[in-house]
Amino acid sequence: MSDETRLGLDFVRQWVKDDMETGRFSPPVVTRFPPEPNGYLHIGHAKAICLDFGIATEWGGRTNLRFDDTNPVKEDVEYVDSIRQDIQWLGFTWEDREFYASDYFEQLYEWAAFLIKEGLAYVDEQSPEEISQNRGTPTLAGKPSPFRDRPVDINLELFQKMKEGSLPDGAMVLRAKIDMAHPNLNMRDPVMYRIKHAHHHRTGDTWCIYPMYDWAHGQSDAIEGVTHSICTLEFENHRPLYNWFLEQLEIPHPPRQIEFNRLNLSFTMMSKRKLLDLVQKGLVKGWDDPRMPTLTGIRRRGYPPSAIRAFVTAIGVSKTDGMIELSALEYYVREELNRTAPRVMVVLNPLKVVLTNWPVGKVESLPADNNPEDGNAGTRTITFGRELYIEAEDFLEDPPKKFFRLSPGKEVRLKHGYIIACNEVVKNTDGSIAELRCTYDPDSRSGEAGGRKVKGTLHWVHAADCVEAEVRLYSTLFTKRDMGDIEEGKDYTDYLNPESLTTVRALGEPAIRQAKIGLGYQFLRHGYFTPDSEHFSPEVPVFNRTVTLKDTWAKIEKRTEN
RNA sequence: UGGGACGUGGCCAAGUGGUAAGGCAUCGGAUUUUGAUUCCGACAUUCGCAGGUUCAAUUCCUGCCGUCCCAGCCA
Repeated sequence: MSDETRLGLDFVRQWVKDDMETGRFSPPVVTRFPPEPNGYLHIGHAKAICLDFGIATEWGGRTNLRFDDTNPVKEDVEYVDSIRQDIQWLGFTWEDREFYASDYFEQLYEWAAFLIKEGLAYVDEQSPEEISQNRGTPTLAGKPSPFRDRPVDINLELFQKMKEGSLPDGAMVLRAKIDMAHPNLNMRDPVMYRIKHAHHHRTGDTWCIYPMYDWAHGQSDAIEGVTHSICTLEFENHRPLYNWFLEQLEIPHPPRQIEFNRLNLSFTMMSKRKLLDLVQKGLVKGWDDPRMPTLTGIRRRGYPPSAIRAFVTAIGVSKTDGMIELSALEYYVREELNRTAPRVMVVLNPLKVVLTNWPVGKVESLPADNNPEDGNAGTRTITFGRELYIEAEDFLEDPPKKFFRLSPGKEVRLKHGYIIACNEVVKNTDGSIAELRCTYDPDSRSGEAGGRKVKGTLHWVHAADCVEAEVRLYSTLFTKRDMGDIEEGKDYTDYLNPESLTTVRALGEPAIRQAKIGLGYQFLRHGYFTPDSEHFSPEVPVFNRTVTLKDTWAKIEKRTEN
């Protein structure tokens, strides 16, 4: 192979390529995405999904969806439904290849019996505590179980008995007979089966013994003809065991496990356990809370799947355990939405403006382009009149230098409308600003040839027809950049951001009533927003802020403060 | 004091013996009826550190340092 073809491939893709070129495997390339149905998928899983499905597609191969349902006490159908939906939303399909580790329980059982007959597995009657105790430590070899060397026929008999159901949970386990002094703890006679009298969401009460991950995973891969079993770094220590089982069973073209770095994102955490905890403690409103890193949360937040895919491609794959800045994700979300999101004007914090030289009762229609980035997006009509609302932050009585928004005696353009000048500030008795009295320049209508230029352009809404909307503004759920590095004595809830959600009553142009769930809209000069999938209606528009626009002015302001 | 893996700019990440791609971020500047977008430009004499081999090392060798993972009948 030439050097050029090597360039740019991440190491996983490179290894797959090498395997196919050296003939370690013959086509097709088969991968699998193996979620445990015990929680919702998050953006870290999106990286794995893009890799698993992406690589197979690149080789004209296929990817199986296989639920790793070997622990009935933690798993539930609620999760399998959400997982299916999330993968599809991300844009991938497994066609009819939806499998379950539990589909293979019978085969696994037979293979286990085979290993017993080969003298490679035994039934252990030690208590869980004893097993743990006798496993040793990283620096101390383990002690062999007193049951380690019992005869094959007794093992077979006991294993049968484990399966039959007369034994209580924990009474005995089946263990692989490898090496109690192995430096890799996973090789110290790992447990293959445990007794659990639990109802399984698929196999019901057929089984009371369930295979452990290590015993089920590689064999399931083998059964499905998987060539490349791609998983995250923490399974590196399991690879010797993965290979050991395959070898003892003499699987002809054993699948190859490849481990890559999982995604860590700043200001968020991916621990399924903690995500569950957030939901159960009511610290967020559910798995689909727009602040959650779950795919369902992100979807409700308005992140387009194409942006997630672009992001995953951009961050790459390696074996370095690092952390990606949130800003990188947000960049790809903005990039997609900038191209596709219709523009609309919404004032989040209204300040009334009266145009004193505009005739009372006169209303003028103005054309407004829907998306300057998209020539096919067309225009809509908005209305303009005597009373308007602008953003309160766009007016300052005593402006700093380079503030090219509105202030007394200054003028700005109202987007798609006219240039106005501020003449008078009307105040309430408490000194706060009640409204602005301004004049408009009749010769400055938007688009008119020879129009004057002013430095600032503001968004606004017409008081006569604007509609009220609830807008939910989100920021990071946590205040700490590295949520994997929590101080002694603290726990992740100590870093919850009290300002992760603020809700405002906003005023928008009438078009926001027609917003479609699942689509993104740019609220001019604010950011990208999407109708809330649960609460939005044309009568009561509710929007979630997906991401803000980049805000250079805010940056400058912040800099001068410090 | 064991084993496995990883250390390239603030964050990712190519490159793996011939003199440091790219993206995000940051900082300038141009354009702009979104302080957005777009566009130009700047941003590692250096690849965890120290030695060694070589005409030449981020790439090879040795030693050291740092980080992550492993002692579930979880996955």
